[in-house]
Amino acid sequence: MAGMGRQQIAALFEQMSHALALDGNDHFRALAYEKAARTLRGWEEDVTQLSVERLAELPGIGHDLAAKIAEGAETGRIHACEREIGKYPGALLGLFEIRGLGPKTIALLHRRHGVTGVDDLRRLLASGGLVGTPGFGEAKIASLREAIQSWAGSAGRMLLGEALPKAEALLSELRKLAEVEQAEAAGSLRRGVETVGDLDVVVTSRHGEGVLAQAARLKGVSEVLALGPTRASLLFGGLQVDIRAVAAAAFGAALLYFTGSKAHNTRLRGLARQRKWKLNEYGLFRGARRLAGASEAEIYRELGMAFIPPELREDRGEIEAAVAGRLPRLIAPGDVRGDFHAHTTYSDGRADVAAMVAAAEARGYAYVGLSDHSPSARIAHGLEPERLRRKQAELEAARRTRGDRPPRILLGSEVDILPDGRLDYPDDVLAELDVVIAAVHANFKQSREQMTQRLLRAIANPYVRIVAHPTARLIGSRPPVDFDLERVAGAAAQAGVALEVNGSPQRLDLNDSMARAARAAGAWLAIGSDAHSTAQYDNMRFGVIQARRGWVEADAVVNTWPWSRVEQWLAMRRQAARATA
DNA sequence: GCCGTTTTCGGCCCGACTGTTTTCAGTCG
Repeated sequence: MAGMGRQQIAALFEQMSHALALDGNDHFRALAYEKAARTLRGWEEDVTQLSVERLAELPGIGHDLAAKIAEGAETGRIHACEREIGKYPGALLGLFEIRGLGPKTIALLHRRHGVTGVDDLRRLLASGGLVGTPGFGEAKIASLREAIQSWAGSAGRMLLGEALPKAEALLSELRKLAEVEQAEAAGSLRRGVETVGDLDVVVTSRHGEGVLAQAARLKGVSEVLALGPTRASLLFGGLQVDIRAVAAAAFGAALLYFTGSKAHNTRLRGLARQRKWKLNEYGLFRGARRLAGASEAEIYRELGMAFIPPELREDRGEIEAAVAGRLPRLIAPGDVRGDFHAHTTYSDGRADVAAMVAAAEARGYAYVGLSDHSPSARIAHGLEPERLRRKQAELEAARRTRGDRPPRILLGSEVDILPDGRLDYPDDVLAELDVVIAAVHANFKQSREQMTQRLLRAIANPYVRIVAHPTARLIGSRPPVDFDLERVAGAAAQAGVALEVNGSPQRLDLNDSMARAARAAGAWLAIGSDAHSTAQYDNMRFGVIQARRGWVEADAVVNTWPWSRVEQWLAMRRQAARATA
């Protein structure tokens, strides 16, 4: 039997945690499994390849769980977990996903009413069998009905690119309320995590309770899940939103606390405790005296470290770096001077050349690469050489009429990397292009070695300047292809080829940790919007956020460079190719 | 089951909200 993957093991640990919680005797053991599952879900490397010793070094994983992970990775099963989980009917543990149901209630439903899953619970509610059960009043039964409905209709996490505009819409409404002083998003959204489960918002006001009540009545709020003097929990645009109202003096502390990550905050609290201080969502305290709290910056300062940008707060070394004054100077949206990866109506873009150029000019870009697909991409209407020449002529004409007005217009192509690593255009066509972006668009299921060779061969082509969305993943629908990132990034570094951080919300590829690893191997990066319309140039923003999460500095990203440097980079190996030819 | 300049044993976040409770249990984040 095949071994289990990291996410599978995490899911089994979560089930195990629920099973132990139902038992009710060993709360902390249940917590330990939950914590280990969280670690597995968030870990960047493929932990299933690690030795038991290395596994036991991961946070929340000791020798016992390390051995269980190894067992699952090797044999595809973890017997102890299966035994514990097997004590309960298959669907019972699924009830934990329903809002408002926890171990105590589920155990009661099981014991008293023989409920074995959601279907039983639905029947029980329908028949009125719950009435009279201690602890189940009318309101509770009604909220349980609603929770089941919303569980059935929820699809889990939302893409950052989808959630961010919703968050900004809500923030702008909140800021319009007369008694709101400040309103900021916190949580995983503020850290730039690729998908968000819910949205955390912190507001300051002298009348928090009133503000929250107003927030609950805002347009777009479809349901009020909870409403108290300091916290409101709402459904807004399909997103669960938790709003906390705090005093201005605690704004920074609350923002820090609710931005997380949990691991980051735990470390910070540990540092505070070493000094006999206390850090919580209300501030940093020495005894009863508040040392800091109004802003995050002053809390970090009091703790003796530089301000840590939210995207880095994952306990991946940022605290040590901040203490040592060695945080990276992260790339910012304003550093970007151009975009090499945009499509036009020549292939599958929705806007024509003129519109895409005008929109790039409006963004203040110094250069833009209009990079349509190559012939293999049939569905995307890839350009055979004949149409490529027509596009070239149109770009020529545009350059003539525009003269020196930026942006510089580059004839690009997103060229398919064929299964054997050859490119979809012959070299004489590639030689005509200003920028060649190579990308895998089919045959995703090759072995790790095959895929690695495929990418290495593409990188070895002297015309290739960028490898786009290297893993080809689509978040939630297509898993990443498997290849040896270290070797590929190493070869890219040698060849001066940039690996892309694709900003399309469902791609974000390379992702944060892979971008960091690619930089560690010395490769340059290119952040591409992969725009298929003028509006989608905005995807650049999501790419920049992922790069920031990957500790990337501006200078490592080719499209932050001034044109003069870009020009040299584009010509670099082309000249070498010509010389040898 | 994890973890350690509070500890190798005895802790493990705890405050807010809801609902049914008349003083608190369960859930959530």
